Amino acid sequence: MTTSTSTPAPASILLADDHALVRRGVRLILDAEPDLGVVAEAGDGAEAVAALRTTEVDLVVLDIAMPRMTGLQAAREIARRREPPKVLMLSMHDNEQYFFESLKLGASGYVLKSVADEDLVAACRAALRGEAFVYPGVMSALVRDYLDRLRRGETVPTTVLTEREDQVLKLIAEGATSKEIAAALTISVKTVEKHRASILARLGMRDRTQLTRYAIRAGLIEP
Amino acid sequence: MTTSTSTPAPASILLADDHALVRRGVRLILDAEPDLGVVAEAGDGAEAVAALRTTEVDLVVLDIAMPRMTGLQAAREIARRREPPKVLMLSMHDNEQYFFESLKLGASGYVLKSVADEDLVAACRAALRGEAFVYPGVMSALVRDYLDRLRRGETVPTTVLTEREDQVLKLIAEGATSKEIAAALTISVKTVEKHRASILARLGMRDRTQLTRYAIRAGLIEP
DNA sequence: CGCGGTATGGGGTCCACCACCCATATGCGG
DNA sequence: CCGCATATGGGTGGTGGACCCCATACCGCG
Repeated sequence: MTTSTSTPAPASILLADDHALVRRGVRLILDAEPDLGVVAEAGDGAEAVAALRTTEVDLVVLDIAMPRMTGLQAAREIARRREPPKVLMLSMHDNEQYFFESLKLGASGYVLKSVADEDLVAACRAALRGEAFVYPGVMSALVRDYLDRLRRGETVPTTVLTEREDQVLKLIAEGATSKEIAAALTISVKTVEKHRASILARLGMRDRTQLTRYAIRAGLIEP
Repeated sequence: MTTSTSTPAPASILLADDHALVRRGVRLILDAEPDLGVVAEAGDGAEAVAALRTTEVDLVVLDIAMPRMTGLQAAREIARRREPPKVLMLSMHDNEQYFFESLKLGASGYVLKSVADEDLVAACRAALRGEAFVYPGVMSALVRDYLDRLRRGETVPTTVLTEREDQVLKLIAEGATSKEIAAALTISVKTVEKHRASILARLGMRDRTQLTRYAIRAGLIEP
């Protein structure tokens, strides 16, 4: 039942955002394009990763700030797969640090939620073609430099925090005590305290309240 | 050019959200309903208030977290008008404090961005009819009590915090220790601790990290 | 005038936080 | 292979946070 004009199958998209309303809106925008189609949704990073085990998609659109598992953590997981789909990060903030993190984790694009819908569509298409799409608003000199280095194959330092430290930081900022964090990650309280000390030292901060503000600024958690 | 079946003019809606993508999605959802129509958009609270000076609308849908002027501040301004439109708050968080603030400021409804689109439509219609719509997820015993009191015309204290407590909260959230706060306000450390305890009790929170997040949400400090 | 709320200050207790010290295992790159 | 970073776990001790007790003083309201 194909029409005479050849219509290739639209690119399949997994959409992950913790707000159903946002998912609905983005889906309406993407489904309106003939070459794009949302085939699955996820409410957090863990759901997104789980969905990929049963559903093959061409592109994953990931919100960064999500409960349980952030978009960054999900991107890390997704990049470990044999044939990873393209990944487009969707962020509330034009925070340079998480932009770098996203690129390092293999994301193909990074767009802000403040963009117009045509830009989102363009970003999806660019990501599907394998091009790096960056919303102009975040294209600073730093970013250009970073992309140049990537092209030359140089290793880029911007590690900031390790994966484990990110997890601990998120829980600290959400108000969890060391004991609760230890239980959540099934490690000892001492190890949690060690991670916290490392984070504090690396970020040059003194206590949890500053870490909380940092995590919010970085978009790691919701205010 | 009216059709034979009488179609009353759809309710006019002003939509305020700082993310163009979210505005687009919500507009698609609302415009799909024959009795609802978005006639204006705003990217922050100040724009929303300004738009109301030139455009009469039946309902204003306000995101709470917006730059320059938050949805709460905008709701306060809107309520001061002679014939204020209905106001529906759109929030990322099921935070009771926000919810109470919204009701106190005259908002007719409060829905979370995690709701489905049908719920958003239902909330808009309820607000237009003058009914209080509350997304079930935030309907706690506290909320019921509050609404009951409002119905009886009782004055509700909800000032939340005293002036002194606000000062202390601000300093706590900025990362100051009790000793530093005591020095800044020229009072004793014990008094600072007493204030902190009062704030924690009144907001139902446990520690400083939660206070930090609250202060950021309330716009008391910058992230 | 008493009563409640606010602001002030002090006492003590318990525990979490934070800063040092230490160790072992793993994996990666020069 | 050797060092370095990461992740794990432990010990020790100081400080501050969180939660009790107590009191005094002021101010406004019924």
